[in-house]
Amino acid sequence: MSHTLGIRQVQKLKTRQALMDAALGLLEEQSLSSLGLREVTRAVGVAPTAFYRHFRSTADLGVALVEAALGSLHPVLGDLMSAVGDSDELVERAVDLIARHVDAYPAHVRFIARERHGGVQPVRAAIQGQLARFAEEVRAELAKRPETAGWTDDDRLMLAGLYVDQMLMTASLFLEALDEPEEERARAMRLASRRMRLISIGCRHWLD
Amino acid sequence: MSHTLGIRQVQKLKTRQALMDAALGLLEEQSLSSLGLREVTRAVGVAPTAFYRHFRSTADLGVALVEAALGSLHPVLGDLMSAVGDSDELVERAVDLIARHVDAYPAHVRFIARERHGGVQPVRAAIQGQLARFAEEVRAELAKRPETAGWTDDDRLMLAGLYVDQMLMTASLFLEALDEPEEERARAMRLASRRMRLISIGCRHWLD
DNA sequence: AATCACGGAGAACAGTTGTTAACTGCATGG
DNA sequence: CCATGCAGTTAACAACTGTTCTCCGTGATT
Repeated sequence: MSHTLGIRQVQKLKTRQALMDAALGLLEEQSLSSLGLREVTRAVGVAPTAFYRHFRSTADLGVALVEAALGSLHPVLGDLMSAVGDSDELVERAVDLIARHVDAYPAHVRFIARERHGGVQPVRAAIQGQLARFAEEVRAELAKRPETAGWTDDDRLMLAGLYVDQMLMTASLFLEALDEPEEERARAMRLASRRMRLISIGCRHWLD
Repeated sequence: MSHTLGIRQVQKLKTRQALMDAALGLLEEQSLSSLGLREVTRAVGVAPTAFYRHFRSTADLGVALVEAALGSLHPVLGDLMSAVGDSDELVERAVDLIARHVDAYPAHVRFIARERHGGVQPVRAAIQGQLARFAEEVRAELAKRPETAGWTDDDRLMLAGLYVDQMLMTASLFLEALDEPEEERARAMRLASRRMRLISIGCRHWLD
């Protein structure tokens, strides 16, 4: 089934990845709608026209970046929530996971936070789509847990969306604290934990 | 005290306002970091160099827009929260207020949501500053209410920040539903209400 | 009434942008 | 082994950008 890729396709994928990496780097201090195609190719060290071999436009590049940043995260989220434990432990695990992810892939996180409401419609749509998938998956996991027994599926989706948004806000919070001293980062983690714990408490008393 | 402004200052303020309005319009489909100074002056019908009489750069314009979009909102928020009523009624009032505000000033709301994590550092800082002020004010109002009696001031600030973020998410949600049929808009309002009500429930049981 | 201050216009600058076209070298499939 | 497809190059295009300098008209100041 898996046809070993020829030298040529490997090279193509390599420059494609180089373009995406360079773009991510440039997007740390600007938004996608101001990212020039030449800017990207210059950073890679390749001719401007080579860009068209991989992407139709910078918007197209952006959509690919969304997939790269969020696509591989679905199984991670599934593993997190299927691991048993009371909700307080789950909160701690989630916050820790987010902190680790922000440390490992800051540029990805920044890109998503920035372009979620950014000026490029197709990219916004791609992110919204991925986040909707996340919410759906969280809802499915929520249905297995005792905390939401007797809930409407619609209410579960509401809670799932709230959690997903909260995760993004948390990630963005950690992003701002990246270069700050360890003390500040610890404060951010405690703050995020308390926020999510308050939500989980609200969840415990929802059916009153 | 109030020195009546001369003809000249009035004209200056008028073109300054025209520049800001034009920029806000252009920013509906792009982000500030890609907004050109010439683009703005062209939309107003004024020479490019006139821009410098009012703003040092587009980033400077952005900071002014932040002030225009959020500055006048502080008393509104104060009125909202000082009006007595149980928390459920407060939630309904808040959601309704946000919906009305999004209808009246969609461009302002879009701008804030977009540039909060946008690519222009001074503008991000200005928004963060305003949001911090909002959080502080909400905390002060929270301290007067019975729901947070016995709370740490730090916990009150946590809740206040959560509410402020939730208001922004709600506004952004309504923004997406602006052109959709009335039915969809009603669903968005119910969703936002449930989210905030769940938080307020969590608040009621925080001290356990 | 004469001077000044200043918002705005105009022209020009070097540098940048996206996109097209025709070309080159080489891995690949028959 | 040879012909083809295709990633990447080079050159050129008109259009656009931010910024500087010089100038103009007129409301404001004394």
